[in-house]
Amino acid sequence: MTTKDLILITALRLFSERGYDGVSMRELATEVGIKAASIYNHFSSKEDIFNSILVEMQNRYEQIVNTINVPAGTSKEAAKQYVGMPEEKLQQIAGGLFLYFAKDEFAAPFRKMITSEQYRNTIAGDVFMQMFINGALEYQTELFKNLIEQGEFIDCDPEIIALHFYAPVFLLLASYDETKEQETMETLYKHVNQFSRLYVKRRSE
Amino acid sequence: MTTKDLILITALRLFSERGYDGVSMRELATEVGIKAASIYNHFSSKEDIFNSILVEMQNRYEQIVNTINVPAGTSKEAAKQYVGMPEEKLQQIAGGLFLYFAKDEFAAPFRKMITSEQYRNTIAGDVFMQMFINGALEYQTELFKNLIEQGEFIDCDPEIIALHFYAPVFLLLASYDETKEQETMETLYKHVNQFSRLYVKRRSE
DNA sequence: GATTATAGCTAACTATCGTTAGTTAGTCAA
DNA sequence: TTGACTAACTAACGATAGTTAGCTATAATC
Repeated sequence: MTTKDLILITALRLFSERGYDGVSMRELATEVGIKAASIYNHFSSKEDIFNSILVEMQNRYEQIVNTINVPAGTSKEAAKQYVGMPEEKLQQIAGGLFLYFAKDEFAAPFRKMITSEQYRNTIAGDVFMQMFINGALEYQTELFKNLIEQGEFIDCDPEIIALHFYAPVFLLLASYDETKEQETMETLYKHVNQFSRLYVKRRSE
Repeated sequence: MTTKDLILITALRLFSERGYDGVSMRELATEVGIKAASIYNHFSSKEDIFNSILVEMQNRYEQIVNTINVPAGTSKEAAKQYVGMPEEKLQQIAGGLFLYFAKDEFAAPFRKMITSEQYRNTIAGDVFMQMFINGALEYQTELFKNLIEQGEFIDCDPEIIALHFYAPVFLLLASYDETKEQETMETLYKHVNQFSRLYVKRRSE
């Protein structure tokens, strides 16, 4: 790993633990194993480090979204692939998204950092909203809309369905603690199970 | 309002906007209309201000919980009072809780501040969890448990019901923006409406 | 009227902040 | 071998942090 990458990921970890203002260039440098002034060989300023973290996360996020929601093509075509197996697929979406933001070495501290900085920094606020609220809700609204049209889901406001599916994931993420991983995952799966029992049309058997 | 109270509420507002570390005693003093050194006539340190905010919120929170969830007595007795009018009452709980933490002059900035500081400050983290996650979930779990026993709600895991009821409120709070109040309130009520459609047993009419 | 307490002030302390200048050792290409 | 580049370093800059000491004016108390 290059020194630049090491600075970036160390800064992310420290920012997530103590906040942007709570981490000095000297602390960061010490943690990396160099002197504060040397950081400026890699980044032009402290803010530059922060912005680079944002850019790095944006790139990784695009990758993971494509990885988790494998079904390619338009959302209509994507929805077809869920027909007949909504619960497993929903489990996969919820679990994948959750584990990524709860445990990934980059995404987990990023979520904490951006949560902490959302009110202090306009860009952080926008990223928080887009990544953890609107982005997730919009995608899932579209998904459920198609599942309703295809008769897989009972007919009601897809925005509310998306809210009912995603909000518990969001809350469990916000309250996630490594020491209670198993318990949290069980709750998550119970939620998805209950969710599909409520919203997925019973199959004629 | 005494100077001490003014310092407290001004500090809360500034902390919620720029974070604890992002607000200097001089800025706070200027905003209050005095000099930084004068603050020490009222508080022993910056941290003392922070802790005083926590104590003040704890007091106000107890009051509001009692105000919103009016039914007194044990939770079993409380649940009886919901019989036959679950949707209106749920609407009241969700709406009351939501509006309080979204718009109250103390609770709204407090929620932002504590959200920002939760990972940096152990006490703030505990307060966040207790006030916005566990406290709400535990109370509602108990409530729904009783509503199930009394045959008002369909029979399933009360913890999951509580999660399904509260998580959307939590998410809407986290994404609350004054400029979209009406839209958010509509979504909130749609959620409650849909929630009771799914969980409240149909009354024989 | 004298005394005490309250609550503001100025000035200054030490510590630390982000950042810059200038230096040095190592690497690699011409 | 030289020269350019990289990435570390030491030292220091001005600004600002939280806080303290000591002063003053007003209000309350004896």
